[in-house]
Amino acid sequence: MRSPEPRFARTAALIADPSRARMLTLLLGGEARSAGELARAVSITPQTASTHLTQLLDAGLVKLRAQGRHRYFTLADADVAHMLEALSMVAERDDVRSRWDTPAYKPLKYARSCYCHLAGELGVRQHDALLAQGVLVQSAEGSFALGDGAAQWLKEAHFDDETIAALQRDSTKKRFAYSCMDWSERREHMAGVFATQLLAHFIETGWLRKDKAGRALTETPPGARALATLFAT
Amino acid sequence: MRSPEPRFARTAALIADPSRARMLTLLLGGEARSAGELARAVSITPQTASTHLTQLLDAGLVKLRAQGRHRYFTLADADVAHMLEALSMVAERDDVRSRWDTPAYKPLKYARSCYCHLAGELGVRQHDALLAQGVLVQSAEGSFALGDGAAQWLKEAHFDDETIAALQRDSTKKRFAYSCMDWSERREHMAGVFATQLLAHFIETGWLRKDKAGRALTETPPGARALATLFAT
DNA sequence: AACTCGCTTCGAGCCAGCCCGAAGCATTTA
DNA sequence: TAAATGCTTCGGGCTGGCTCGAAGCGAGTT
Repeated sequence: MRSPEPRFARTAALIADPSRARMLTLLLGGEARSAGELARAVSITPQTASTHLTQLLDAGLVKLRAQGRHRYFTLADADVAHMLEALSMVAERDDVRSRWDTPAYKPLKYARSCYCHLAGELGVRQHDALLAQGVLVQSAEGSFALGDGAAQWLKEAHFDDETIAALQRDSTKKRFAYSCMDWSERREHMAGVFATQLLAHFIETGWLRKDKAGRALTETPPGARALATLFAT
Repeated sequence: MRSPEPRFARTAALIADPSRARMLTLLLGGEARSAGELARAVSITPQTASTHLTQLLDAGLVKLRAQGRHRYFTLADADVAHMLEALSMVAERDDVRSRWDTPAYKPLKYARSCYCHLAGELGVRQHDALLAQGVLVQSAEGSFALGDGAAQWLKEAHFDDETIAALQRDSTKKRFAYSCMDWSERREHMAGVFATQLLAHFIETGWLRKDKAGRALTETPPGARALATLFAT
């Protein structure tokens, strides 16, 4: 008769602790952080941070890459990022307008990295442009593959031929590109390995710059020019 | 320097408690439940349930409708439902296959109500069919509006003319229909007021039946026949 | 009015789990 | 080899918050 305890309660408990929540927020930027770095960032001792990180690891919320005597952590995958964004959406919606329009939130609303793809206003514009220009076309099972306009667009985005070819090959794979809800915009933006590659590329070419210690992204002047045409609808 | 405690930590804490989590799971079915009913369902005393429910209410996770000496609770809105599904997605993915193929989960995987629209395998089929048959067409900003095939399809689904006309009018509104990720299928299904109306209609006509005290939906024999053609791709 | 029913508020008990000091292990540097 | 650095494990203190008994309150019932 009595319903069993839902699994997600355990997951929620992991996120509920302020220290762990702050760590996860940092990791939402997409970059790997060492255990000590995380400990310092949230003002707790290394040993406390260590216990937190083992818990997150056991639950599969973060991934670990050991390197020498350092241990680098990242979010496990995009599902975790989406979960955190969904939580934020509910947590901060009381006064969505007032909150998101706060100066401090402005950059986040405009462009941010969600795990490792582009979100925010710019993310929505990217999503719409990719579809409008035929770079991506809906494939049968709800995800997207590269379309006729892809090669041309990627060339304009300064991708080299080799990378373009590689992308074309991967284009049919399962999680290549799919759209998901953007919580600040209440619109869809693009996720998947393709979106991840795009963001990495935009940062590499210096068109977007990562806010240190934050998730916010800013356009550089050349980036603003380049993206204006690339994201045209 | 020290980052502030993320808002979502507080929200996660609300979900982290087993009793509250069980209540929320019950409410995920979409139906209103009284305070006492919820207390009994999760095996706690009414006074404990009361404190939990005030907390959920204050945080805006549930809505309240007082009626006589009863107090009926429902989930606040679809955002809350999506948050819970996103949490479940992460919480249960370790062994998605083995878990979902358990006899107990089978019905849930096939069809369930997510807040108040259709999810699960049947939800995905509905999503695909609505698009394939031109009942819905993607509108500019990532949501969907009724298309050319709509009137015909709705008539076949035994909607009366008045309701069809009303739907046509609402079709342009913001949250009329949009797709969102189904966590058991990892595919998209349809949400929004249109999807909500569809599910309500299917239950009303006796094509789908709600599992009592659960979120699972089962097809009645006439329902199976009707939906087979309606959801054909 | 008196009684029942559904729910809430108050007070106190209790426990899970966060936290840090101390100690230990592995890797890198001197 | 010895010392420093990054991280983990162990042990014990402490507290937030879940829980229930008792009592109270308003709405319906007799």
